[in-house]
Parts: sequence; structure tokens; C-alpha cells
Amino acid sequence: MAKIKDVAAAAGVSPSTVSRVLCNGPVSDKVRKRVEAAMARLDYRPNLAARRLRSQHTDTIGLIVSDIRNPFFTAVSRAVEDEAYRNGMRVILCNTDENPDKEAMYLRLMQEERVTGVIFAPTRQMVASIDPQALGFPVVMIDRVSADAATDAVVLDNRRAAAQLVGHLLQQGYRDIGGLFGNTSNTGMERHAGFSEALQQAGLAAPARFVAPSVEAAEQAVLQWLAEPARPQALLVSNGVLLLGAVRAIKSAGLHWPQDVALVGFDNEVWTDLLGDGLTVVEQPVNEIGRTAMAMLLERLDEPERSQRIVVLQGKLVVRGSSLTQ
Amino acid sequence: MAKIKDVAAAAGVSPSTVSRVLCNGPVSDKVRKRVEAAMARLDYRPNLAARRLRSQHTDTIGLIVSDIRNPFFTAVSRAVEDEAYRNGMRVILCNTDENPDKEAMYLRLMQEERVTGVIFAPTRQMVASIDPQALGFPVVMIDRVSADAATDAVVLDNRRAAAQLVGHLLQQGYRDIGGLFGNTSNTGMERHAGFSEALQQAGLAAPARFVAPSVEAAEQAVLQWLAEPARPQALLVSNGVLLLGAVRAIKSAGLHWPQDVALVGFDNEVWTDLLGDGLTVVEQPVNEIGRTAMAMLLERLDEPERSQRIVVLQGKLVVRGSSLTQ
DNA sequence: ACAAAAAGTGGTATCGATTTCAATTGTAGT
DNA sequence: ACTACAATTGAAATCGATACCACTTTTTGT
Repeated sequence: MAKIKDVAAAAGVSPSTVSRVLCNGPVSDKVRKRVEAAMARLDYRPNLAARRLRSQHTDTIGLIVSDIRNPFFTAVSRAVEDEAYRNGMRVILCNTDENPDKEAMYLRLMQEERVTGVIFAPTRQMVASIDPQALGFPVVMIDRVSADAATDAVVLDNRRAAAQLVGHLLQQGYRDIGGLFGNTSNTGMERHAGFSEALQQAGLAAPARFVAPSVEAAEQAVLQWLAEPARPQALLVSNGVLLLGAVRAIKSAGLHWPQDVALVGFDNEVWTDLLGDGLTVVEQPVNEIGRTAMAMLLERLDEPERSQRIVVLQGKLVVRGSSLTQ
Repeated sequence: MAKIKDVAAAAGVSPSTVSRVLCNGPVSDKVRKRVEAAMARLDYRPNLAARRLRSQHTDTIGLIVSDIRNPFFTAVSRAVEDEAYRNGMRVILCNTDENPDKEAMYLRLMQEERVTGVIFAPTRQMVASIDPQALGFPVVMIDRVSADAATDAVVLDNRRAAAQLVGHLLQQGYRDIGGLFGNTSNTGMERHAGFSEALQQAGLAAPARFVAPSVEAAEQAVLQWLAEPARPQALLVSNGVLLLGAVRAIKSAGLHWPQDVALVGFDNEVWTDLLGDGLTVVEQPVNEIGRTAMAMLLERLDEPERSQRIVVLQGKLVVRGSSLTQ
């Protein structure tokens, strides 16, 4: 494969000049044409490893999420990648499965890659132990981070969103409301806080359960909960994955919403409007989260000393049949 | 950030020796311990760009798909990444949106990255024009490739799967069967072929329509088709994305399956068993496709001269209520 | 037309690792 | 104890680009 020296020789110029053509440096039009012709003739491809080593910037960002199969992360990652490629950067995607060891391993890998920056959806545990300053690259946290975090971050207003769902249920006349939350992420904790506060303000109990962030765990938990005598009239579920589990549980118990149990949740996934009269959910602005995270990263790179910033986005309440008493 | 020379100095050895520790070369235990201690003390992280440049292998593979938000590709990509990281390789993910220009651009990028290999789900257009030999790295095609392709590939037996669906519909007594296919991928073409053959063998017409691979396009097409006087009794839809569009169309037309129109399709997505009595689909072995593609790539790297191989996997017919006449 | 400034070009060092080859040390056999 | 051979180690070259500096050529202003 041709290298820069070959191109230089073929075009009758020095390697420096070829490099300048590649990087849009100052080159006369005549020479530029000649060099470009030589590149085309030799089918030249600059070696990115060499370029990165010498120039000391990798134009690569890391995106660390729990599981790309979670539609929330799928959507965010697509937005991040589009924005990254648009800015001439590449993305390395890592799935941690909510496992702090994997998180640590991938952060280490990011250091070896000398990435320009990282967008990170951490577990609760990692949020507590991480020191973003010591990493050597800027980090923008998404999801799963409390509003007092010590890094740049893009988050949903989780408390408010949960409170909105509770408010809607109260308005529909429900009083016996249970909450199901993921036990590994900060997001779950925040949504739980909003849920509790809203119910307490109404003078009601706020029974909550916490499960591992998987469809199966949620299905199991909801099945059991619905079989108990003190089963709630309405269920609030803290994300799309758990919501799917809840749906499966309710169906396999032979129950129906909203008659037997009302159901509301997070994440407006493609199937939420197809089930019966639809599921009431808070929709997260997934594209905006991804785009904003990438934009914040770029701004931080531009201006390393700017003060840390947290962007709080609002969810959108989408009311459908699963929570309407009519 | 510490470099290999610093570690060498701190451990009182030469850079070569540090390198040998890094690469599991021959080093005495005593020295290895000393070097590892120095690495830990200095918080050393090898620079992957430098290592790649010198060693001439990047341990990076490219994964080029149309859109990671298509659940089929989401699942495949997760399988590929797991397998890759397990083998000490990294993955660069690219979304082409079925756009041949983007495909070409990303292939070029892969060359600049000097990737070890690529896993690629190409459009029909690209399949026709690409010369995998000229790329400089091995390619394993997935999905979207006909059985006579000139590269390694992992594909579903699309003809047979489509024929299976048709067979099932025939057995249920349907005679008026329409097919909806994506117009950009080879997959759509193959499934159409299987569909046509099966119906012709039964002496029946095989009305087919082709649309852009998006939910909206499918919804539009199905809405229109169902409004025509000669509307089919049963509809076969060629992938999960189009299937979602068909579901939306049937719902918004106020129709029900299987009474008004039977519906069968591809891709066993999470929501397919939640709608009414469920949708009959052919499930693709998504994990196996990803794992196999990665494994084939590794084998090819191991043995560049082995003869080209195509692995044909079988789909699994999952019968649900949407196609049962009872 | 001339000085000063700007633009274009080439030579060489360098990024941070691995590789190659030579040198040294250690080990075993007789 | 001496040779032969294996196991470790170090010195220097190298991967393929860019950065820096010096030099030449062109442009600009007066």
C-alpha cells in the first residue's frame, strides 16, 4: 500500500507538501492538483495510526453504555454517531452490562486509545467512585447521573417526569400506586425520589420495589406483586426494559389494563402505542440527548476551562389508554 | 502521561524489555515484577496508535450496517462486539442508511484505519459493484447477499424462510397472498423469490410490492393496498421494520388480523408476541449470525488462502395468532 | 524599482511503541 | 572446569505520518 513518500515521489514534491495537501495547509493550486492526481493514481490512503501518533489527536470518542440493545441507548448512540461523523470523529462503542468491572476496563481502554473524549452512562456504583479529572480526557455523562454531578452531563429531569406520571394517575383517580425501579442506575433512584415525593405530597403511601435491569427480573417481580392480596391499582415502571417485563407479567397473569391495573412507564418505544389502547409513557428526547452530549463534548474540547455544566431536558408525557379511567 | 521510556527508566531496564512485558515476550520473573510495579506506579497506559503503527496490526474490525436502530442489526452488532472484545479486538460501527455513497465512504475509512477485517451488510447496489479482493482486508458479508457471492458470508436461507411462511399460509387456507419487500437489499429480493416460487408451485398469483426500507413507506403502501378492491387476504412482509409499518397501517385502517387480513413477517422482535394473539414470524438467529460472522473473519485471518465459504443459517417459524384461521 | 511581508516548499526531527540483531548471562552436560 | 546452548537483555532502526524551522519565491505597498 502506497505511503506518503511514494505519493511525494510520484508528484515530484516533498512528503511535507503531500501532508499539507492532506491537511488543507498552504499549497499552490498547481501543486495541489498534481499531488491529488498522484494520490488517485496510487490509490493512496493515509495511515490513521501514524497520523494519530504524530499529531497527538485521535479524533475518536468513546461511547460507554450498558447495552446497545436497550432501545434508549440504541437511539442515543445513533444520534451520537451521526454527530460525531459529521464532525470528522469516530466512535468506539462499549457495552458494560451494568458491570463496574467492565466499566473500569473500558475506561482503561479509552485511555490507551487516547480518545478525545467519552460519553458515558455509568452505573450508580461508578458514579460514586469515578474521578473524571484523573482520566485525562473530558467526560460527558448521560442518563444515570444526579444533578449535583461533578462533570458535564445531559440528563432527563427524572424527578419531575416521575412526578408527572404520578400526577396523571392521581388525576385519574388512582390512589393505590406502586413503583418498580431498576436497582443499578442513578436514574432509577431519581425516578423513585420523584415518585415518592409526589405521593407523599398527596398524603399517600409509595410502595416501591427494585429489581435488576432486565425484562425477566421485572416480569418476575410484577407477577409476584400482582398475585399478592395488597396488589396496587396502578403501576409506574421506571424504564422501557422493565416496562416490557411488566407488560408480559400482566398478560401472562391474564389481567388487563386499565381495568385490573393501570400501567404507566418511561420510554416511548415503537410498540407502546400498539398494545390495546396504548401505554401511557414519558417520552425521552433521545435524539436531543445524543446530539447535546456530543455538542457539549465538542464545546468542552474547545474550551477546557469553561465551568462544568449540566443540561436538564424535559420528558414529554404521552397519555394513552393504559391509565385512563374514562 | 508516562511512556515506555519512563517505565523503563523507573524499572531500571531498557524499553525493549518493557515492551516484552507488555507483549508477553520472554522476560525473567524478577524483571517482569519490577516492570509491572513501575507501570502501576506511573499509571502507564500503552499508546495504541504507536503500537499499531509499529506492529502493523490494528486489532480493529469494522461493522458496516444500514441502521443500528433496526433491531436485527442491534442484536447482530451486540453479538459481534462481544465476540470481538473477547478476542482482544475493537469494533468501529458505521451506519450507512442504505446509501451507497456512505457505504463507499466508510469502506474508504476502513482502509485508512487499516482494519483487520470488516463485517458488512451491503445494499444490492454495492453487492454488484464491490470488489472485495481490492479492499486490502477480508470481508464477511451478512444478510443481503445471495448464495453465489464471491466472499465469505453468513446468510439466512431467505428463499426457504419465505417459502415456509407461504406454506403455512396455504395450509391455513389462504389463497390470496400479497408480499411486501424492501427495495434496496438483496435480502428483499431473495425473500421475494422464495415467495413467488412457493405461490407459483401452488398455481397461485404472487402479487408483490416493493418499498423503501422504512416504517413510513411500508405503512403508506399497506394502507393503500388494503384500500383497493382487490385487497389480499394475507400479507407477507419481508422484515421487522416493514412489519411494524404494516401493523400500523392495519390498525389505522380499523382492520383486524387474522379476520380481515392475515399477517406474517420476518424478525421476532420483542413486541411481536404482545399484539393480540401475536404475529407469526420467521425468527432469525441473530446472535448466531453475529458470532458466526466474527468467527469466520478470525478464521480467514488465520488462513488467508482457505477457500471462500458461505454459511447458510435456517430461520425458525414461530406460529402465532395473526395467521390462524382456527 | 526596491524593501518588506506573505506564501509556498523542502529537510529533518519526532510521535511512542515494536522489531531485529547482537551481546550478555545462566545452565547443563561431560 | 570448560564448552555448547538456551534464556535474557539492550541498542538502534523502524512504522508513516506531521511539526518545526529555514529557505526561496511571489506579492504588496510606496
